[in-house]
Formats: sequence, structure tokens, C-alpha cells
Amino acid sequence: MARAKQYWLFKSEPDVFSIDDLKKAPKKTTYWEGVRNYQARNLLRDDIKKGDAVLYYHSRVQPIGVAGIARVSKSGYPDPEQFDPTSKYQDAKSNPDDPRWYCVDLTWEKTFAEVVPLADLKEAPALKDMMVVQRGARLSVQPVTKKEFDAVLKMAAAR
DNA sequence: GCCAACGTTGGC
DNA sequence: GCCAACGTTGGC
Repeated sequence: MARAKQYWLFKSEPDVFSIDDLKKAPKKTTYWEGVRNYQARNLLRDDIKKGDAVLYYHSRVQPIGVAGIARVSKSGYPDPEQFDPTSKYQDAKSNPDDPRWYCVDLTWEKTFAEVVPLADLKEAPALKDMMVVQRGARLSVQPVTKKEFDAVLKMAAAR
């Protein structure tokens, strides 16, 4: 029985890994490593599944906002970097038999002609409950409703 | 670059 | 188990 597709928002700092970097990556795919927050980890491990749609959000660097769309191409699996001593994401306390951190694979799907800026998201009545517009929302992987997802697509198309 | 808000750590 | 101190995030 097919599970209903779900929607998410992934934050990234574009000077670290932008949506263009994702588009240029081999097979336009990367693994979303380095999430070291338990709430986000739980989503990656338990809830985010292959086929889910993702709003690709650029934080910190102007223009801040949703830059495009990506798709989850592999469901949650243990983040290999936690066991890599050369990685800055290594976590020596994580046990390979019971990994602490998870990642998913993300594939580029679409880059908007223009970033939909955070300021516009904040002004849209349909998005008033969206997590990313709330003050102090730091979760790097956030659930998004279908209604919110569609509203962002519409705003991107209207720009 | 600043700094407020947040999550995590660690002493007690 | 509390909570102060600390490190990080992220909008501005």
C-alpha cells in the first residue's frame, strides 16, 4: 500500500551547499549529512521517505528563502560521516551497532527562477503557521503541509 | 559582524 | 533533575 507523499523543508547555507551545488552534483544527488540535532534526526530516521518532496531553503546568505525543489531519493540510513575520523561530523560516541545520526539522499528537481524570499513567506496568509516563518525556528529539517508546499510553488511561479 | 534565541552540556 | 554556562544558528 502506497504511502501518501509527504513534504519537508531542508535548510542549507548556500555558501556551504547551495541548490546549484546539488544540481551540479553527480546524478544531481547528494546525501544530506551532518544533521546533529535529535529532533531532525528523528525525522530523517523515521518519517522522511523516498519520493517525498523537499523545499530547498537557503539560510544566512542573501537572498534568504526557498530556492527550489528537491526529492528524497533514498529514505533514512545511518550517516556515514559520524564514523569517519577525518570528517568534521565525526561523533566518537556513536555506536555503529546503534547509530546516533541519520541522513537521506536528496536529488535536485527544480531551481526557481528567483528565490522566494523569507519576507514574502512571512507575508503570505497561507503560510502563517509554517515553521520556517516562526521566530527562532532553528530546526534544519522541518515538516511542511501540502497546502504550504503548493502555496510556495505558486509564489515561485508568480515571481 | 552582531546578537537574540535556541539546544546541549555538565556541575551540583 | 535542575539550570547556568556555553556553543551554534540564522535573521538582520
